[in-house]
Amino acid sequence: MTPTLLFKCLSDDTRLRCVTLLHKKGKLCVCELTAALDVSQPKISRHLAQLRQCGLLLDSREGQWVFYQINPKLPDWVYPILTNALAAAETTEQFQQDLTRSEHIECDLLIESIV
Amino acid sequence: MTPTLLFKCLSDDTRLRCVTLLHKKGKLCVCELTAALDVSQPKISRHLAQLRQCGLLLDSREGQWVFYQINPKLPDWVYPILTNALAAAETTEQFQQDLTRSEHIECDLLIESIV
DNA sequence: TATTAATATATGATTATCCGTATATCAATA
DNA sequence: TATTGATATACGGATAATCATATATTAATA
Repeated sequence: MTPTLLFKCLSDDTRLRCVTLLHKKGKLCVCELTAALDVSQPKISRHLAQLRQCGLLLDSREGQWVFYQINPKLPDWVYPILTNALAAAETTEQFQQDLTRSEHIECDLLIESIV
Repeated sequence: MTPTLLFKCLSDDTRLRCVTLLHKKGKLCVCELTAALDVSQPKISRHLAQLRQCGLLLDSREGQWVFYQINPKLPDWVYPILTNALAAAETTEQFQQDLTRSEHIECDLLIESIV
């Protein structure tokens, strides 16, 4: 991970929205992210793979679902940048919409866990 | 200026090196940046134009020379990101080389100002 | 005014990025 | 084991980024 590479990760709307939402909510599965951002599943999946490959995100399979979270073992210099960057991203209208959508039940996993 | 746009600006090596050096040194003309980064003049010029157009840099002509500096009137949310981002960029070996080269006299302007 | 130094821009080629669509994989379950 | 839901990847096309090269512009000066 280099500064340039980190900024590349954050320089795409879809990726920034994913990272910002994960920063806010901790851990989300792909179908939750798909629903929250209201974009296609392959699109989300491709961007998540990119963020995973560069080490920014961790994935963990739980049965049928794959959860993503921000890698807790990033180099030290990354966190202050990330904190400030995501604080700014959170103020956008786009992110507020994502957050609102993420509050709704959208995938079977969530339905099952409540029923 | 949006978060995504800011990260786009910082996601190219040449641009990040320019901004980092300007952050460190305050104000530099195009020929100083060209010499410090050791890249072609059109390449520097194009990237500086991009950074100026998105508002991150200010330019000011002084006679034959055009000086660039970080825009002191950026939105408030930009500075913390910039500060942390550039602190990280400064630790790279690449930046140390740029800084070293920038200490040497490279363009006529500097030669004149000393003689 | 002709020339030179500094900077900017235009052009065309190359490469990278992003996307939609289709399909593959993997786990759970009927 | 056949099917279904969740996720990942392959493929092709469209768009954007980047670069080297050549040329234009601008200001200073001979």
